[in-house]
Amino acid sequence: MAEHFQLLQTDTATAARRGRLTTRHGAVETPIFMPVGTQGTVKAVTPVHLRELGAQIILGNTYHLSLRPGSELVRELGGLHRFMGWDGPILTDSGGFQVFSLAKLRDITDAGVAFQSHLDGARHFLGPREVMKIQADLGSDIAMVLDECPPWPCERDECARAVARSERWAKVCKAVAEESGFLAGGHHVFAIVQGSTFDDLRREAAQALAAMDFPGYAVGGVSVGEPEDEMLKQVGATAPFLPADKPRYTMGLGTPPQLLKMIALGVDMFDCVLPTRVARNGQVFTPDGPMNLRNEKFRTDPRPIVEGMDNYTCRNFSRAYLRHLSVAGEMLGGTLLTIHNLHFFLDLMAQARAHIEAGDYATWHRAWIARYEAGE
RNA sequence: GGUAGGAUACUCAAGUGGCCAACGAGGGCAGACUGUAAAUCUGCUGGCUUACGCCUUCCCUGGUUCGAAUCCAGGUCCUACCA
Repeated sequence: MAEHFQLLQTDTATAARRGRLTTRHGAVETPIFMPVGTQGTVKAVTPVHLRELGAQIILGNTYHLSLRPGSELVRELGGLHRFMGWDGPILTDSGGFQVFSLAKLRDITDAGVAFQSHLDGARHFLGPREVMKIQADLGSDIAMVLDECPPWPCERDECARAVARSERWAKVCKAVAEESGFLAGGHHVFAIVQGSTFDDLRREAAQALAAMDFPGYAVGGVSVGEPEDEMLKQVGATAPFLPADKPRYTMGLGTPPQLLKMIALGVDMFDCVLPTRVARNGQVFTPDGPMNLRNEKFRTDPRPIVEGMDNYTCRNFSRAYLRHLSVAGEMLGGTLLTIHNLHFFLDLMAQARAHIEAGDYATWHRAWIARYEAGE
């Protein structure tokens, strides 16, 4: 078993796992949800909030931070942890997905991706070496390899090319991380499995990357517009071929029921902008489904978002007040709703961990999803 | 008292003979958001309707016209200036 990842328990009725991932900035209990902090901040909340919420690890982004303020500046100021005042683990995305989502601006070759900045149109280049250098500058605890994320839907030929290119890039990223001492210094590098809807391509990619012995593995190419069934099918077609003794991470997902379903498929780590983004737009999560706090029906509602939920927002504020803040466009609304939503996701993971330990994850997660989907 | 200007939907505000149930903005209501170019975006917002459509509207009354928010007459109210 890998030194940095302990499998504490494996569920018998599902493929769910209870694990512990060790990083340079502390241990992460899995399954875990990672709040997204693209530009060196989890939008609307402070590191103090994140600590109180029990956030164990957050994301940063190579693409955004390299364009602004620049990874060398971050390095000069002590690395991303010091720069943003967060001393817990940070996983950095490589920019592969951003390049995909900025499709009109890119030019992909085997060497890397030439693209124009969305900020000022300036031309930039990101290849596997550049991506690893930037993530080293940032001081990332978990760096992601550069990958090519094909769109959905995608032709098989195009997908196969992206898979092959992603494998070549992964190999270079790994080599750079070894040569530079990045891995030896306790930083991790995770590979990313592509393959879109083609199960055999995903299996082959997973096996090829597994042979390269990365510290962790991600399922990429999901949450790119495909329906939920397709997304779960792809995760299910990938996870079994990833090394059992390494952490598994599905990138960019998902909703609360999706998270529980993917845990059952054997996934350990998740990240998603959903809870933070929708919070700023007035939506909050509850055990009985999501609700839009801006709706008129909450205008005089004196209750907290979720009765008895132990976070700053639910302990102190009524739905009526939170609705007022959100409708009025007050910044505090985004902050308080973000606190609640992140707590909701992090607490859900804590419950999942407890139920995997208790051995009743299968029945518990089905009941949880049934209630959530039934609504109020 | 005189002169000039003005009264349009919840608010502000376009429209000066038919393409007007009436531009636009705000407000209101609802929806979307999944490795964050998002404190963003979309739809609806006179009534009945899924909609075609029908009905009632642009201060009031009357008139001109095939046709009026738009033209004419009178009235009511508001604003500015002069007495």
